[in-house]
Amino acid sequence: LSGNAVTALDAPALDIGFFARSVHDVARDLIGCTLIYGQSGGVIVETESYARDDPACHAYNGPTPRSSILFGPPGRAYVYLSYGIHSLLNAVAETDGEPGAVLIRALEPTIGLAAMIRRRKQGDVRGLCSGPGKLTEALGIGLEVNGAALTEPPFRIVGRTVEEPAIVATSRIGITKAAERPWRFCVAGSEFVSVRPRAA
DNA sequence: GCCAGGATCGTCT
DNA sequence: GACGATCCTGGCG
Repeated sequence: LSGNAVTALDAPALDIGFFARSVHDVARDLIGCTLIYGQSGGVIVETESYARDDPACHAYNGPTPRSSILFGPPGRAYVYLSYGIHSLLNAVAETDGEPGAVLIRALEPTIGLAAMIRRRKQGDVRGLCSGPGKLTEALGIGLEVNGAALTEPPFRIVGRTVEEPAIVATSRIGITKAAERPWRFCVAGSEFVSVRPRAA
C-alpha cells in the first residue's frame, strides 16, 4: 500500500459517480483509496456497508431528522454521534432518494502524522486510526462536518494508485442487528484494521 | 493477553 | 427513558 500513500496527493479525486452505485460496491472499492481531511489522511483499510432493508442501517425505519442525509445525493458525509462520545464518518452512496452509507472504520495513517498524533494524544501509529471513533478524532472530524461533500475541500478521496489490494469480506462489528451479513471489508493482513478478521 | 465496566448524550419510542 | 455502527482503563492471569 505504500505506493498508494506516496502518490496519493497527485492522483485525481473520486467524483460523485463513484458513490452513485450499490453501497456494497462502493464499500469494497473504497478499500485502498486515500482519505484526506485538511492536512491529514491515510489509506482506507476497513469499511462496512449499511443498506436499505438492513435493520442495522439508520435509514431502516424511514427518514428521520438524523437519517435524512442518507436519503439525499451520494458523495456526502454522514457523521453522527456514537455512545455520546465518538463521531463516526460515513460516505453516502446509492442514487438520490435511495439510502445507503459506508462506515469508514480504519485508516493506515500516511499524511500529517504529527497532527494526528497531537489530536489523538497517542503516539502509536498502528493504533492511531484503527477504529471509526479513532480516525475521526485523528483527522479532526466532528458533527459539524455532517452533510459536507466528500468530493470538495477540505475533503479529498483519491483512488487507488497501485494495484487492487487483497480484500476480505466478513461479518460486521459492534452491532446487534443483522451483524452476520458479510458487509465488512478489510485489506487482507493489514496491521491497521480495528479488529483482525478471523481466518477462514 | 483477555475481559468487564464506565464514560456520555443525541435520537427515537 | 432506553439504547447504541466505540474507546480506554484497570484487574487478573
